[in-house]
Amino acid sequence: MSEPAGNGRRGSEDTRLKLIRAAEELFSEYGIGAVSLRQINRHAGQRNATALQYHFGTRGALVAAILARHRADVEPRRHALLDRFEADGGDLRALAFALVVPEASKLTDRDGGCAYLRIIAELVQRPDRPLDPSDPESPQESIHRWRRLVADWIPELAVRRLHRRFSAIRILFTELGRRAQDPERRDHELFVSHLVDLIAAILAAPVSEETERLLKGRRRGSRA
Amino acid sequence: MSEPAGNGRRGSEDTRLKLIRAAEELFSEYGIGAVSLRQINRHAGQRNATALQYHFGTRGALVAAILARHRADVEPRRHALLDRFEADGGDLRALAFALVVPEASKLTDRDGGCAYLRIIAELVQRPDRPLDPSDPESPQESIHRWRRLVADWIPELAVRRLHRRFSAIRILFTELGRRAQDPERRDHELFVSHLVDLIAAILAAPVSEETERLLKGRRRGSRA
DNA sequence: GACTTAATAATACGCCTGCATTAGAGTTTG
DNA sequence: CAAACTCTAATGCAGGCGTATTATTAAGTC
Repeated sequence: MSEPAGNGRRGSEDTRLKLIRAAEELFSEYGIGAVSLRQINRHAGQRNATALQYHFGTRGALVAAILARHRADVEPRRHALLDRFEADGGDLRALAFALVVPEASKLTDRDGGCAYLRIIAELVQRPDRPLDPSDPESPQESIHRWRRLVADWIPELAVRRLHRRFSAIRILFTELGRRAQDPERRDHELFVSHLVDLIAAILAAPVSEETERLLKGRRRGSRA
Repeated sequence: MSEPAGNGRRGSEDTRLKLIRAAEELFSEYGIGAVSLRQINRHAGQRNATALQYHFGTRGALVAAILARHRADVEPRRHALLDRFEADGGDLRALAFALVVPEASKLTDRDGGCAYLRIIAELVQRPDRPLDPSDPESPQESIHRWRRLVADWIPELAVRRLHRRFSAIRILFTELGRRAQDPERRDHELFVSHLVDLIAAILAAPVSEETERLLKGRRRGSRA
């Protein structure tokens, strides 16, 4: 955390981190596509205009670096919670807890945690265009493990036809992104606990008669 | 819908609409802040670079025009559903229905409906920066009427302390924005019906013991 | 038909953009 | 020491940006 940060070259890691932090701030505030690379350089205190290009190359790689940095915190936490779940047994709320809490802890992370959450919230809704950050979710990540585990706790049709787990994940990041946007976040524990309640309620949402009818009878398809 | 579109001056309304449609497409695809005004002009077939400025002035005003255009469709539908709800009586699902269906009908609207939904989804999460579209929600809109009505159907604490109605609205637009992004949208009725189920489940989500404890006892606030 | 106004077009300004190229500090390694 | 390497810096380029200014065209009004 002091000056040369260790690895040998002058301030390489240091500069890299400055760039990442600058990008976090600007991306989260203005949107990923609405910030120029030069802006990021400037905001990082880099007098040079090429530093970003040198260290990351493209905007997409920079986004990927931001995500990787924070996921290094989130992943082990979720894996630990899922380990505990598998060992001790638990209910649906315990699973919702394992989904929510590791990401929600980023709300209290002073080092770009909220920026990360807002960036993720944008990516959840726009995973397509100028990014291809190689992928927002690669295999063997904890969230896939969570998806597999939760499949046993909700109706098969809700998994296969209604994609409810994906809704839960999207909603999680949307709500966290919104919360991260709020400058004053009082009642943190209450917020998190309630978010767990919401996610659990979504996963366990009863299928209404009308939905069930539509699921079964494929014949009718008149209008909206 | 033919050429001069009515009002007198040459092709004013016509050009205005072309610009709006072009902006809808580009905003929804790349993000509101990531599209230049010149791009929009070009995409609208305007050889001139000033048309947009002439008709709208700022980017924010353009966004507001897009929203206004589509809300003209949505608002009466929701008001009608709420009228029916108040006249006939109804349950929580009927209220969720009134929230969801008018917006969801934009999914089948060929004239920019999906673009509108994706733009709204962005605004829901980034109502701040370069926009100030005078406001995403002004009084006496149907969504406020909905908020007032639904307050009687969910626990008072869920309204006052947990802001659950706002979560429901955010989640609605997030899920619709995601759906609007999908080029092939099969099972439209099923999707909408399930979304109504989800929103109803969110509104009716039980408050867990832990959340209740946090709601009551304010004394404890150790850590996340 | 002259006058006013609405709408489109054309062009020019200065600034910023991404990107390529080159040079120059400072370390590491042989 | 000197060569190799890593990183930062500086500058230039062609193009895009938002915006201001002005001209042109067409319709409405008296």
